[in-house]
Amino acid sequence: MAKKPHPAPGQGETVRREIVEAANRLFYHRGYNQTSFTDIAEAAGIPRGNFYYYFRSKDDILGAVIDARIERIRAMLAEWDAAEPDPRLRLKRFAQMIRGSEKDLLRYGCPMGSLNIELGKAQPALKARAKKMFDLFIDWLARQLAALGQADASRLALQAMGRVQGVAVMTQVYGDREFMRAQLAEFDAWIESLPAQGPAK
Amino acid sequence: MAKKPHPAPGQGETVRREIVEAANRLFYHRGYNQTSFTDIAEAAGIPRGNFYYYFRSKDDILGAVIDARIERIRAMLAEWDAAEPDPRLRLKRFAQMIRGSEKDLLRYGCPMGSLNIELGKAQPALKARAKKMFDLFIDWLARQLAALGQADASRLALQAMGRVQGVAVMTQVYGDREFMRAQLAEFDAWIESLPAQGPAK
DNA sequence: GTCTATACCTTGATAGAC
DNA sequence: GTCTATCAAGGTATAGAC
Repeated sequence: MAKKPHPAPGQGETVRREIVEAANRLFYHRGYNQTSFTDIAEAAGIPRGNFYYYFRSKDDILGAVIDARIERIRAMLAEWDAAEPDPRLRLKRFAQMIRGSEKDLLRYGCPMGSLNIELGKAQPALKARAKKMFDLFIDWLARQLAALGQADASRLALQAMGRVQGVAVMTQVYGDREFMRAQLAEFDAWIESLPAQGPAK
Repeated sequence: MAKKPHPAPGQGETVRREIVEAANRLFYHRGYNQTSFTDIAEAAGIPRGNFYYYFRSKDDILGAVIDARIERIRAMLAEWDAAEPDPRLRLKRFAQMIRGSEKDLLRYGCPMGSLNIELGKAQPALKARAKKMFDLFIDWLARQLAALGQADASRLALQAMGRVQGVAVMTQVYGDREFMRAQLAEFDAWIESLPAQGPAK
């Protein structure tokens, strides 16, 4: 349920959400440090000074944005888990989700990767919060790989995420959608190549 | 030899180089947009206003930084080519160079990747210049792979660079040097796995 | 050629009227 | 609860004294 914001939940709750939503988009499209309060205010349709009723600082907004992203990721992973019992097919959904973001990836890169890279350079406190988005995926990937009987599932999960991140970087740098598609096809092939031997069951 | 700066080459040339060197470090360590003129002036040991004698704008400094990096990359690749005729061993030097940057990669990520990602979001003109650093490596990688008889050398070069970029991202996000070393070992293994069949010779 | 002083704008943040 | 007016600080860039 996340930490409670200082405005009492009730009236301003929808305004707060709109601010977070606008900030979320802008942080992704321009980067955190390159997004100003003015930008967010315009996008959210509220006056500039009105911010500090909902958030006490810019970092605070980023925190809310990260929390919102985390909630969304959590919900998505839970949905995959609920809808699909086969870990291999779950992994394929992961690849499919990336395909669905093709357009954004070409323009803005990976929202998790680019944010972590930006914050990792000189804002370690914020970067630590942003890392949690990765943790969710890594843990989930490791669970699926473990369910497929992979021994070093955690390391393999890191490796798989690294592969995806590499594709995201090259995709943004070269704007090459064909490359991206080919790489994701190889990723699918890798998933299929994993031996099917669940441990318990 | 790059474009001539407006100060006549001669006296201020070493000052100019010092500015570029300081900016180069700072752009890498903090990011381009997060680096101010004040930062650069302090690092270079010159007064703030003195900049505009050497550069007409901040973008102009970035241009000079990119040019300097390109020159350095070019020299490095030429050195590898001169010192080592075997394309396979050249590729190993590439991997070795990355190992040598371990400490910086953990803290700041890849200097080319992070800069391209930052500029790619909303500064397309600058990003286009930064991309040229990648072009050098991609072309060089493609040449080595072609020399090894690889059919789709260009695509394979992109893939190899993507792999490295993915490792760089995950390395910075998780600060895991063991992961990085293991991934580079796999990269070495991949190089060795390439069949040895030069076309001409 | 080198440096000081400063203009002008935008930033994140606050105070207080409504 | 909502918004206007404004702040101090820091940003890039310029003018002009030495």
